[in-house]
Amino acid sequence: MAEEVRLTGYDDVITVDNDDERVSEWELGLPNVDDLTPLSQSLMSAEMLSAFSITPEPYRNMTDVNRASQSTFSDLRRRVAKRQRLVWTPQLHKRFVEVVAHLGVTKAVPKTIMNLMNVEGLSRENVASHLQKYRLYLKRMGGGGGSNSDNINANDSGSTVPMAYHPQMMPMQPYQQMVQNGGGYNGYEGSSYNQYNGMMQQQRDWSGNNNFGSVSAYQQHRMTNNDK
DNA sequence: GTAGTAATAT
DNA sequence: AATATTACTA
Repeated sequence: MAEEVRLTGYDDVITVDNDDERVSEWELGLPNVDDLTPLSQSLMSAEMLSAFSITPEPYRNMTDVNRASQSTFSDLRRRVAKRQRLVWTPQLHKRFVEVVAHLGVTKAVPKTIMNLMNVEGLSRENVASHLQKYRLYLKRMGGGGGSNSDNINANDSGSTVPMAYHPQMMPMQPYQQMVQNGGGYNGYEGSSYNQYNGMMQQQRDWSGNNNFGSVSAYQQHRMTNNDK
């Protein structure tokens, strides 16, 4: 009779797709953390377990249970609020690189970068994540003699100068306003109350169809780079 | 509590 | 691989 309690893998249990509300409702009904009792005691004696060749589950202490519970919660949260992944379009990345270059290595930290980029809806986390990646890229390029070229720009049939960012670009005028999101983008920070029935399923996208080639070194690197 | 970074997770 | 989320630290 005892049904197994599954701490993960609700995928086949929940069908959210169209009505998230049911999930929210259901979520409210979930037991409080304090109600969750550590499953630290086996209900069967050792004899019985061995007699039936039952492998006892590993003990769960309070921490385990909490962790599992938390995991479940965040799982649900993710489901209910389908956040969009930010896409770093060449335009966005370009701006990012410019700003980072403009600040020094010392001052190029997420919050500052984010402020200077001044892009609507761009979060500090977004920038931090991208920055982490970017630093890795820089490290590879810089460190250990990248055999090929640390400065590759042999590309584009365009008219693009190798990205010599202009040292005196202090002003850094506002960017935004080109969010391809027809209507208006809603930051997804915080509240989960999105009572929009309209279109906001679209991926966030800054693809202004810009034909700048200046960022290509970065991209080129990712495509060409198979060194160690 | 805030922010930056490294480590993980999706 | 790209981006997000968490964990740790200051």
